[in-house]
Amino acid sequence: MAAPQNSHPDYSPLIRKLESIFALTDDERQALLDLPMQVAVLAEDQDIVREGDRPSRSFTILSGFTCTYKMTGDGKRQIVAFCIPGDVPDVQSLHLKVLDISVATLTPCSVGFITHEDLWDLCMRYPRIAAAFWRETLVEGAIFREWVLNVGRREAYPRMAHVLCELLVRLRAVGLAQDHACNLPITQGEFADALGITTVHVNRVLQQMRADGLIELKGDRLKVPDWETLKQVGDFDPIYLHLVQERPAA
Amino acid sequence: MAAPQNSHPDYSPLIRKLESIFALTDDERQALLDLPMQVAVLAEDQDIVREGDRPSRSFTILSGFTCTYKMTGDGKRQIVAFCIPGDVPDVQSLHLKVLDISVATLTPCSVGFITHEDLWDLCMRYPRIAAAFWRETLVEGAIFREWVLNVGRREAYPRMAHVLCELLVRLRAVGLAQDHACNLPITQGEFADALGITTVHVNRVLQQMRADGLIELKGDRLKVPDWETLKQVGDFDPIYLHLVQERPAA
DNA sequence: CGTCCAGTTGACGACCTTCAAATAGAGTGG
DNA sequence: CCACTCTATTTGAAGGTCGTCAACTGGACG
Repeated sequence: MAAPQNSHPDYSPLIRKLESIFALTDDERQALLDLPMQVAVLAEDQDIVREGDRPSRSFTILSGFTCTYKMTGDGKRQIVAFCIPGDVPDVQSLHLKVLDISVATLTPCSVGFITHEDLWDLCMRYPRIAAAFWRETLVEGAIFREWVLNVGRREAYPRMAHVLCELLVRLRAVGLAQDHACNLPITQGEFADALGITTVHVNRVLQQMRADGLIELKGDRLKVPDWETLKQVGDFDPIYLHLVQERPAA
Repeated sequence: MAAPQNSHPDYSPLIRKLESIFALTDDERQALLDLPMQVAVLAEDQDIVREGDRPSRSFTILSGFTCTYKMTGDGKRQIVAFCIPGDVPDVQSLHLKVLDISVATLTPCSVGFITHEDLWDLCMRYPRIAAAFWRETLVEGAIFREWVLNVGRREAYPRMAHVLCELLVRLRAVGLAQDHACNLPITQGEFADALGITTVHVNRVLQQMRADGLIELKGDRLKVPDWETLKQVGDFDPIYLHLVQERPAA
């Protein structure tokens, strides 16, 4: 399914993310642009890496949505993170040899693979970039913690509201949301796996949220008419996302 | 409540953990021993740091048990991790200025504070130690992921079994468990907050597990008469703990 | 115009919560 | 050594959130 390409890889999502953390020097930016990256275009619902793999490279999402998930022994799936352009869902494999998660595309995606060797070399030569990657994995950890809280201690309705808030804020941070609307190519079954509930219940919750005027969700399009209320219902405080200088919504 | 001390701080839990990752050089070990550390002895049920804090130092647990937790807006608590000697529950604060979690003692504890300045300096001078800390935060992230799966997709009974398995394996890795028994100073209310269920239900589950001969749990003492079955019931595979060269159980 | 998949709906049941109260165990003071 | 207190644990009954099962609808696509 992969269609490897090497012409003009577009580093902008990753570079944009790093620049939101600290101002890159010209040297650092050039080093990132010089980073050998193999671009692949993937269809939706494809595994990019699988639990148990021992990858020799990591990848960054250039466009499209992916999710990180795990399976129980009896075949139930839990999505533990939604990944969006600029993310590097398996940086961990740089230090941890065996993957404890799988990553799958939710939409057609273009991803850029970078060998651990090149990535390691980059980190050694540019400690500030290494620190930024480290920081990113820490933010990822903070999001996992919030998800444990969300799944463990919030009921389905606020739990869904919380995840919607998180997605909207994260998408806004990478320029993929306008005001309080965004494309959200996530099926109800995928929400179910992320929230730890069933598709049927996701459906009921979403309908209730529509009836309550909290969201307008049709096809891939999400609009949030009343952001403040959604935040409140979802008990959402974006601090855990550790966004540096988020642009205030219009 | 804190009784600061500076005589003979015992770095062994932290050093032992780092040595389980890679062999320290004499230089590296000495640098760790030279690290200024302020030791504090804390009573049980004390917050060490709190969500929203902007700490100027991190701490490592020298002895005792702590937990990392978060609260919902309506006051429900979720424990997102149990921390044991050798852990550094808030290394993240080295990169993320505002804490998104609180850390509390579960037992009387002795903890060692290290300023971010000293820690940062150590990381800059000894990149392998920096990498080891980074690695540790990645393992922490892997554990959070497993907890999302555990809370999201396993019922109370296997969920409890899974957490017990994790605790026993982690304690064994730092020498705090013999065979299949260990001290486990965790109340049922604390288990409830970790599993995302109620104290009442924890109690029922534990009794069922005792009746099924899976565990012997009395006071602070846990014995596991049938490790294989407990592992199987808890759907537990220790890969996500990324232990390097775990000592096989006797 | 048939197929396929996401979304939707209803009835029923299970897991777990809530509320309330009883019991046990550890530590304290008389 | 025996109350007394405080907390952790235990137990029972009733109810709610959510799961299961099964069927149906609707839009996209060829």
